[in-house]
Amino acid sequence: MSEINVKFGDIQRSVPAPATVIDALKALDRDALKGSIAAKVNGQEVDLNAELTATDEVLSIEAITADSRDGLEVLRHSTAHLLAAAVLELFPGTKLGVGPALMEDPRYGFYYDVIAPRQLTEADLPVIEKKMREMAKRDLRYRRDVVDKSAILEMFEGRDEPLKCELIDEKVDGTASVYYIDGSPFVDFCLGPHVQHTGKLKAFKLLALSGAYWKGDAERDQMQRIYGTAFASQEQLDAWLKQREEAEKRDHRKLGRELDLFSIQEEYGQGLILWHPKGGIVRMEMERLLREELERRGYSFVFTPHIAKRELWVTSGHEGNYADSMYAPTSIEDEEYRLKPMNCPFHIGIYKASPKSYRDLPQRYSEMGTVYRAELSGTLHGLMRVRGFSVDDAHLFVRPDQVHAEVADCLDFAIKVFETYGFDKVKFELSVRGAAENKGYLGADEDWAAAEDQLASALKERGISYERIEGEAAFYGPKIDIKIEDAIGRVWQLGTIQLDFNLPERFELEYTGDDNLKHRPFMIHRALFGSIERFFGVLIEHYAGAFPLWLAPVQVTVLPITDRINDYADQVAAELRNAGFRVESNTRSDKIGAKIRDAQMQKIPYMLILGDQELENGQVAVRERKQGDIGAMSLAEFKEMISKQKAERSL
RNA sequence: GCCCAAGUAGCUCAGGGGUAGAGCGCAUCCUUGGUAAGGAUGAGGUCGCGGGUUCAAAUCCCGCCUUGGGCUCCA
Repeated sequence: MSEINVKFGDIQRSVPAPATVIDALKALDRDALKGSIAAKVNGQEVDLNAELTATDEVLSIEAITADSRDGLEVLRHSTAHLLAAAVLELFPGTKLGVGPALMEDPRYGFYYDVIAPRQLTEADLPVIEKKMREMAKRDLRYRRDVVDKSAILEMFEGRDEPLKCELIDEKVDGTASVYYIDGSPFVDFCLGPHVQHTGKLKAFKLLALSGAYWKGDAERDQMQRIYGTAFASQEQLDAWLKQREEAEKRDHRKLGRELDLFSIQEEYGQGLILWHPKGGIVRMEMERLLREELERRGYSFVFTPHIAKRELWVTSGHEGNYADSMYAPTSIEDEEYRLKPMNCPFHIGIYKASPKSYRDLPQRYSEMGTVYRAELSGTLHGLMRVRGFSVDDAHLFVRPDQVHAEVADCLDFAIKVFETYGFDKVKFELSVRGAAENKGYLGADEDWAAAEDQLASALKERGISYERIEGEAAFYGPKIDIKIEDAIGRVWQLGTIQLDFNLPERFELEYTGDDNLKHRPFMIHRALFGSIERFFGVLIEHYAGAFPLWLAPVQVTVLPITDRINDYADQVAAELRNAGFRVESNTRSDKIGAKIRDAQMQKIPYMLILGDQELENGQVAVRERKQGDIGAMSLAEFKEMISKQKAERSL
């Protein structure tokens, strides 16, 4: 066949064989090549210089442009290869792992895992980046080849790349696609596509160096991971860097110090939070909101100790499955005790304290339960990952026919709370048992199926979009997880709603049914904030420290212009305090500009500026932290305005 | 826990083999000024901890601790 039929949108042409994608695109549309870095042929991504194979059918060709998502992925993936090539040039003998583009992670655009002949340090990054730029300028070609499995294995064995060989052995069946960057020592086992040559890569930057385990397995070799990002243009890269800088200003650790909310001090221990008075106020308000909802929804309040006998943790299974995360036992009069990592066994104790009838269910026990977990030091992170924290925990003991309604109410509860805080990017995940391996999962298949069904239908009824995740369920039952992003896009788990078939079994929980027989209740573990520390961290970043009035540690600050006004200022402050507001008055001998600046930096919602005029008219001049001066009004009017905001918890 | 980096005043940071610096904050005094920084003076530091090298270490070397970015793990 000497002709190949191709189409591009509505246009259809024939090009003489042999032809590459470029030839076809040129023939089809003179502009199509502009901005393209790769293409799709019948939906399959290929390089621009890929040969077209002539068939009877018409090949549908689409251009992948640098500014599309697919294009960006090609760009980033190609840049990862350029990175590896530069490392190989600078450090001959470097072994390569994998180097994908990252499209979902807002922090980075790509990485490459390497084992260099010596440990790389951050000081090497600028050197490697410089080499990449040099190589980019030389327009080195990305060249694809297809070879037999034996040939590719031989090639990588020859290069002494055992990890690559392992990967190839697992993934290749028959033939494999390899990529070269001509004029560099780089070869990789890769499907592509890539840009035509390194000159297409213009806007990239290396960002970080870290350790990473081969295949994510802590037992395997530790490699060094070099992170970077790439964009279609320098402007986009600059904008991204600027935005990242802005996001870093919202870091809860930085704001926590500046706003005097909390601290973590070396002398007290890693991952242990000291809540300062201003953080304490926010926490009280968070708990107040919760308590109101808990009461409304028929929960009861319980309180339980921080330690329990070791045998209890054997019964609960924590000694078997969770001991690594628990603090070591401590002995009292020959009896061993352990600090609690979870609250569940205690709530079970309360349930078991007296026999239950089906009429008593559901029982809903809630508690701000403080737990301690011996997390690895490298995982600790401000308020987000700590070793001692309080969970807004609740355990619901329910009959099988009540599961659905209770889960639904938990979801409503969660939605209500998240709406109040103004979170819009909440993610729900339904974690279910993996289809493939049944290992470790407790309970009968029909229980799992029914439970998943209950969770899924509750989500659907609420119109909540969620992601179903296989194999992420707890070993004792499926769950719904609630997740949210921090300022720089890291995702943190907050709430969780989990069904549990296991603990009721282990603790032999029962209730008497209407048939006068013993039945086993289901247990629902649920937390909405997850950890109040983590939730606080997320809140700080969400508001960038500017808490809405109802949460703000200081709601109003009174700023007299001269010392003459100090008495009036104290009087105004006292009146607001009596009305239940958190007020400060700044009677220092600073100029009004300095007092305002201070208040702005403390992100106090309202400033009352008082001078001779206000004293004379019995008014207050109101400045709102975002709008600025909103004019003078009577104190009564101001009080009414903020009372309304407080009552409505407005944002 | 593992890889890389960093720890100097309350905070942000400069300096660097020969007895410690700035700005902000804090204290006192002067100033009483209408919507994001008025002025002066002063108090604050075993330069993370321990060891080594050296006549001399905050500075160089080693170990540890803590923090930061990741990996694994997880609320």
